[in-house]
Amino acid sequence: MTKQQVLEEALNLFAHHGYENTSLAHIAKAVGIKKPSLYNHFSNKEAIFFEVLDEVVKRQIQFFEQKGSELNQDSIEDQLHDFYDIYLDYMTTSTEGMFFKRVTFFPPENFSDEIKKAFLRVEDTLTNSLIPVFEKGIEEGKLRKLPVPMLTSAFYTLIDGLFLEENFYDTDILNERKKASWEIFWLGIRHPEEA
Amino acid sequence: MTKQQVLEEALNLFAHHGYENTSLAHIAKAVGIKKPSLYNHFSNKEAIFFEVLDEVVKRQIQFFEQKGSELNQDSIEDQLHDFYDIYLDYMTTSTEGMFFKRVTFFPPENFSDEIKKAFLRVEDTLTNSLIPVFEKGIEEGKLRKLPVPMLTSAFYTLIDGLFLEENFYDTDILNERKKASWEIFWLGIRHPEEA
DNA sequence: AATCAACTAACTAACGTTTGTTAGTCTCAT
DNA sequence: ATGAGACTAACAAACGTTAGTTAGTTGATT
Repeated sequence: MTKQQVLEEALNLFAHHGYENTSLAHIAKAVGIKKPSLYNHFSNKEAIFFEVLDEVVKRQIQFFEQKGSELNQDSIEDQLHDFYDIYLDYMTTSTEGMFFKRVTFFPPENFSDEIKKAFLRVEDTLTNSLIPVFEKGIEEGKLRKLPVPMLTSAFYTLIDGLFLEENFYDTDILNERKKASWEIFWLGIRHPEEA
Repeated sequence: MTKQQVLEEALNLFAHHGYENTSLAHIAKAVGIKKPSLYNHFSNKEAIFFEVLDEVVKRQIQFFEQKGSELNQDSIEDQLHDFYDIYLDYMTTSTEGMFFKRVTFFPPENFSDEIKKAFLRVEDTLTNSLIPVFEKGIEEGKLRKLPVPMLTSAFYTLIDGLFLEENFYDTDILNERKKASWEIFWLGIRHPEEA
């Protein structure tokens, strides 16, 4: 039980302050125990981090798999836009998203390899949800006949950009950016005959 | 002279390891002096940081102003694409760019306000170089008649996305992303009659 | 039912290191 | 001879970590 609390609080603190700025004292205080007691559950600070990372990857994958399967049979545009919204919202508002952002942007020196692996694992799940949507869109003549990897690539870059911008801009400007990027992206990928 | 060296080495270290992971001992060692000697030139660590930040902002602004004025009279597409390339290259390869990335993504707790100001100052310069290009493109009928703020917004988001992705992907994948994003962006903004 | 051993999970105290910072001193140009 | 800029020495605070102790629970043995 305590162990789960530690993981939860550590996730929170890592997400908001980063790994190196989160001390064991902080974590212990958040849980309500003393610093050395952490060693009853984890062998060291790194171990806490990796368990948190693992947990976050699991949650993210589960989240995206669920959302991917929930995509209803609306128009391609709606499906993509929903995905865009959901993904962005999750990444910018959830603790897991913030943690992910922190550790993928600037991995704690040393374990950047493990983190890259984790990142790519999550991205894979996402791609698998995305590919069929694009493929169907092209088949149905709703989208330009562009290579699917090109579409997913551009889609990610869009999202990554907004993901980053969420750092500097307040909600108003961010929403404007979100809208602008989406509109131009959509103009770029939709089949020109369809209008 | 020593002071300039300190600023240069601090810039380097802050760019590669971040503010909190860079100790005064590191900086002193890089310069070739002892830690307390730093206090002959700066009142404390924060002061070093802010002088570095100031210097970086100056350099970035100068760089973009120059590049903006150098844009030749090629086609709109080439002008924009050049900008895209130059900006990305600068942000991903120069020490100043890396520093900027570090401090804007995750500002050292406390002085995030100052950093935001710096970021917006640089962005302003960039926007001023960009607006006339888009305006001319629309006038000449090369681009869709979209609101210019929408174009700049989307353009930034694109670049920000790639800027971020430079963290995880090796050159090959990154170049693929770069290409994909640009192509779809261009399809989105170019005037459909022109082809 | 009572006893004892083993385990869990908390604690206090202290470790050695690193952090940013200050005080005081020496040296060398101006 | 004055001051700038280097130095050594030392500081308190915070870091991750270890050692040793104690209380509470569980299971098996008598």
